[in-house]
Amino acid sequence: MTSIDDVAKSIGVSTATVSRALRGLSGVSAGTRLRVQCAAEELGYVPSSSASGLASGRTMAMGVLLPQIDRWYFSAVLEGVDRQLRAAGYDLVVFNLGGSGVNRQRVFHRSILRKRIDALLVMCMELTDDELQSLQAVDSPTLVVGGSVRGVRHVGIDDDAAARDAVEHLIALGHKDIAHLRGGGSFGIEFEVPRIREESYLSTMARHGLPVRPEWSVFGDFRFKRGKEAAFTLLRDPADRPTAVFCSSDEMAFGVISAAADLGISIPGELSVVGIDDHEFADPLNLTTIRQSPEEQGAYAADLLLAELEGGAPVAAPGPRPHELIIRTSTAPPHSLPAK
Amino acid sequence: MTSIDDVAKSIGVSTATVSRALRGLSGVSAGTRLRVQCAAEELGYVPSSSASGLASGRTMAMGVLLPQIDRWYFSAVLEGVDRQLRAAGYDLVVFNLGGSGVNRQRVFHRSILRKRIDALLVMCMELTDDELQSLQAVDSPTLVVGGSVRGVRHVGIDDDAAARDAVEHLIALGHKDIAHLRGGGSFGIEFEVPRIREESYLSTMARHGLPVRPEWSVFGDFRFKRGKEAAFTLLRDPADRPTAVFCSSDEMAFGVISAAADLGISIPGELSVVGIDDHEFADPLNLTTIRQSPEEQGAYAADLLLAELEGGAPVAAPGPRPHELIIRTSTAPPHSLPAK
DNA sequence: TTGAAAGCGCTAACAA
DNA sequence: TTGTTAGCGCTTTCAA
Repeated sequence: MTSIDDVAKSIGVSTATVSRALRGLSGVSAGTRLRVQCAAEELGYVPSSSASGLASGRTMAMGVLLPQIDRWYFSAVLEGVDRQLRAAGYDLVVFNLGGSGVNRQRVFHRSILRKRIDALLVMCMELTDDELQSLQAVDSPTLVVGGSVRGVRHVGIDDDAAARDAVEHLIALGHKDIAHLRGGGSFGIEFEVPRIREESYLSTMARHGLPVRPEWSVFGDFRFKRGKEAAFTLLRDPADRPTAVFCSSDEMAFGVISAAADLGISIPGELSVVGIDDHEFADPLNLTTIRQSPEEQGAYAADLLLAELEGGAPVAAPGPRPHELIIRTSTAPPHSLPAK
Repeated sequence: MTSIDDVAKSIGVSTATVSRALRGLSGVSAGTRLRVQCAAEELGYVPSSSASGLASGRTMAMGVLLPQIDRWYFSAVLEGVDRQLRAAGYDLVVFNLGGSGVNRQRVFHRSILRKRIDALLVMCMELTDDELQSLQAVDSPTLVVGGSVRGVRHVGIDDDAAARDAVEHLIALGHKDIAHLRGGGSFGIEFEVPRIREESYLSTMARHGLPVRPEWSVFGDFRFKRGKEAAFTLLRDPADRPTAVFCSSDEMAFGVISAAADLGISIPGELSVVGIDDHEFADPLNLTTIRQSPEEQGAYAADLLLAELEGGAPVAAPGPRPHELIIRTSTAPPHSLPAK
């Protein structure tokens, strides 16, 4: 592996000059810089991140801590984070807690604090007190994405408003019998978010004087399969079922749509469905939903962190990221005629 | 930040001893090791990865190069890779090419070769000759996951056999009019895979003496939306449409199912659908499919690389990973009565 | 079983 | 504008 010395010697300058030239620092003559760049290119020189990390104290990498990678929200946030990191010349290190267990400990104690990264982004999830303390102890800038975690600033949508907008859309259409398919924590993911959305559903219903039946507030886990199962329960009695379902995630809404299809219930004629997310499948499935952009949230959070690394002042309380009601054809006034 | 020196001084041993004790090397007395471990714990010492990386030449990190993070296959592979890395004490660095453009170059030249990682896993995708050369130039162990890339060994299923199994399942049921919804390269993802599956479809049909109509071999991009659009075209004429569709991905198969629902075509009564993947949604949607496990593939590939890093001999040509026909209720003999 | 000491390849003062 | 020279915090011979 060619080192900075090789480059320096090959054109008879010092390693300091090579370093300066290659990093674009001022104080290097144009001519020298060019010669250095050519020599580096020629020799195939690439700086060692370990060496520069050790010497400068900056690794040029950002970490993302998450409970799982292959879920719509998390992987989309990663995409947004990564886009900004790439543009800023940073690398992305992913710390996946992957459920619970011993490894979870190890990740915290071995990986995160190991000076492999300059800043850390934490995906919204349930954390133990120990873990929270470890996070606070990290001296690098830290930020939570996607929902609040006790005492740490976070970037995300206003979940209360988002749920309210969804429910009020149904109410405005004339629905009164509105069920809620709520999210919930399989192994502790996003424990705050489902709660906030549930409360928002309840208070919005109350504000409009609409009754809420306990059996119409159903647990799901944000995902398709459980959403579909829950929908079967919710919709099984033709004589006594809601005219609309508010789902705390699009994936669960897809489950409702699929269950309705199996049961021969027409949407939106006999049932309106609204979700939250604007998942990739929402458009082709004509799902009315509250759009949020995890990518944008990730990008925004990464920018915040990046700015701090460049010496900017930390933003103590980032404002909520935008959400938007996207009306498609899965919602209509109750008992409306089939679209055909 | 407490350093190894602090630990060493605190109990009056040398830094070498601390290093040895903490890494579990032999040649340290049990008593000393215990004292070191306690002292380290006490002081909250965590080794710096930059420093140990520089000194030892090993970063204890593995890189994954991919064209996109938030796609079913890629994020699932990441999950599998990460699981093994976690167990082995390695960190995961994600290099996302994110489409094309200048950044793509930068990722290759700045990040990958930068000694940030000990080994590299490349997700199956289209690469330029330059990029391929850069890869070959990396002296760390490298492996492709998911489909062959010119001249680099890879881990993945036998795509030819997988497609054949799917088509023969339909043929065994008595179908003769079988369409193929093929994948294809939006920005060059998996360029070999869709081709192999298409060829397998064609040759299997030919082997059974079944005709293939050009208009029944339709392009998709592996995804739901395009799959649904393509299905509308394929199925629009009730008098002249296939009795079965083989889809090169489950997501496209979901599109077919959704299109069929919109068109009032019953599955499997009037149309059989088979996919490839066994996506999370396949079970609740009752999709017959060829199961593959990207997680397992990722884990297997990571293990291979890890073994090489431990000094094992490189496996020149890993065998194909398993796939399996999962029969659900989206396939049945042609013109069978509705399941009800 | 332990310690001393020489780097690993780079950055950043400080000098020139 | 450029060079000299200490380190950064570890690992790893080599000696004891």
